[in-house]
Amino acid sequence: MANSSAAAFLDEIPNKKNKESCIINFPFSPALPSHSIFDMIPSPPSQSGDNHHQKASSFVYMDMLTTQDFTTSSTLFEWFPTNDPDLQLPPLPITSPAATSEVLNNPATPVSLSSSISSSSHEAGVANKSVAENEDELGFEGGVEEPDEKNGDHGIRLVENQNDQQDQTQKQVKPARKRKNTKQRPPRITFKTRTDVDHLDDGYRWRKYGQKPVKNSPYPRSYYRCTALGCEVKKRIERSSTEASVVLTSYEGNHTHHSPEKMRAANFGMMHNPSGFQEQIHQHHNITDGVGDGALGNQVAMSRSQQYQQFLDQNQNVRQQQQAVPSLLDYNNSFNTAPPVSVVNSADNFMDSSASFRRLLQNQENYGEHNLVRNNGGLLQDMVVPMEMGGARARAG
DNA sequence: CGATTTTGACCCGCGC
DNA sequence: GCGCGGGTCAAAATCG
Repeated sequence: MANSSAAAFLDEIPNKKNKESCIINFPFSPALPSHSIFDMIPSPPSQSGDNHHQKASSFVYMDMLTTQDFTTSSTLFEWFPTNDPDLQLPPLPITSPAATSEVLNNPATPVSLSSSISSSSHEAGVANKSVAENEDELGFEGGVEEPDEKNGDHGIRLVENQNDQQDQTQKQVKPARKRKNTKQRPPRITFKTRTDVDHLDDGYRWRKYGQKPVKNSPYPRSYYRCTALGCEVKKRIERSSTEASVVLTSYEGNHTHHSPEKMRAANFGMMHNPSGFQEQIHQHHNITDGVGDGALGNQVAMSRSQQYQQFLDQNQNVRQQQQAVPSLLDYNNSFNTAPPVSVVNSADNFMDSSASFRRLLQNQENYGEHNLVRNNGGLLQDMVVPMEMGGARARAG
């Protein structure tokens, strides 16, 4: 079953909607307490006339499988990359449907977990299958932004509907609903986590605003919105139908504020005391460090505080040369991705740090070769980032 | 009592 | 045009 699952997955992506995607290993290290996963979420594509050609939207799928230890405590804070500054950026995948399948199949594309994808570890097979299965449900059409807002539809179309269904009793009572322009969706990033906890703590506060049954799944999908004033980030959570322990968390948009968690940490002065921060994290969440798996090598062997410090240094560096250095945006563009405009959540913005991100990508490459699906102790060490790019919804209604 | 969750209804895009 | 499914709204219920 595992094999067939993996195969199915491979077939799914390229065939399903002919979308372009690629998988990049994305090792996250717990060493970066100052970042929520949002720091990695590309900003919504520019609303300006530019997106003509970017029909679509970038979509990044991140796969994070944690170990069982993670089941009792969940905070996405703990999943951040170990950086290896010595590594080089891997060659960019080519954006074509053909390339897509190739990437997926290509063992050279380092996927730990998803080396799976090609080599068929049982676990990964299952995981990837769930990915494939959820591809539609998760809205893998990605950003979905349709650049040309045809009729200037700004969400005030509801009135006409009142005529259509007046039969229904209560309905008339309700005032016309305000509807957003659904055509403009920010890119969505999905994390896959193995945990018993549905709603992972990512440092932000969320309010649930909806729940829907998922087709072919006993588990419902929940919709959350960031509670911060003016922040329109949304989050979607669902459990894999094939593997109950796998939770798919999708994020959409960028926070217009800092994570409360972050601020809290800052208040405690932990931002300047990374080791202290880590201690707290570990106390709080009882996370198994998971270090000690020889395969992980130096990166994991490096202490958290070292990693953190390293990251700070890198980031500082990067900011200074930011304009001169091709950023992730460029990287994304090479995938035909809608370029993020700005990353709001960028006090210590990870996305701003092109160098860091590159290393991160590189690390993933490295890890993949060692098949570091996860370490024995408990902490996720890798992450698959199939980037779904290019024409998401290339249809014209 | 305010904040959050629940839940049924509704809107909308898309495929047939 | 119709039906389906995803996403959202908003009143009611629940929680702290």
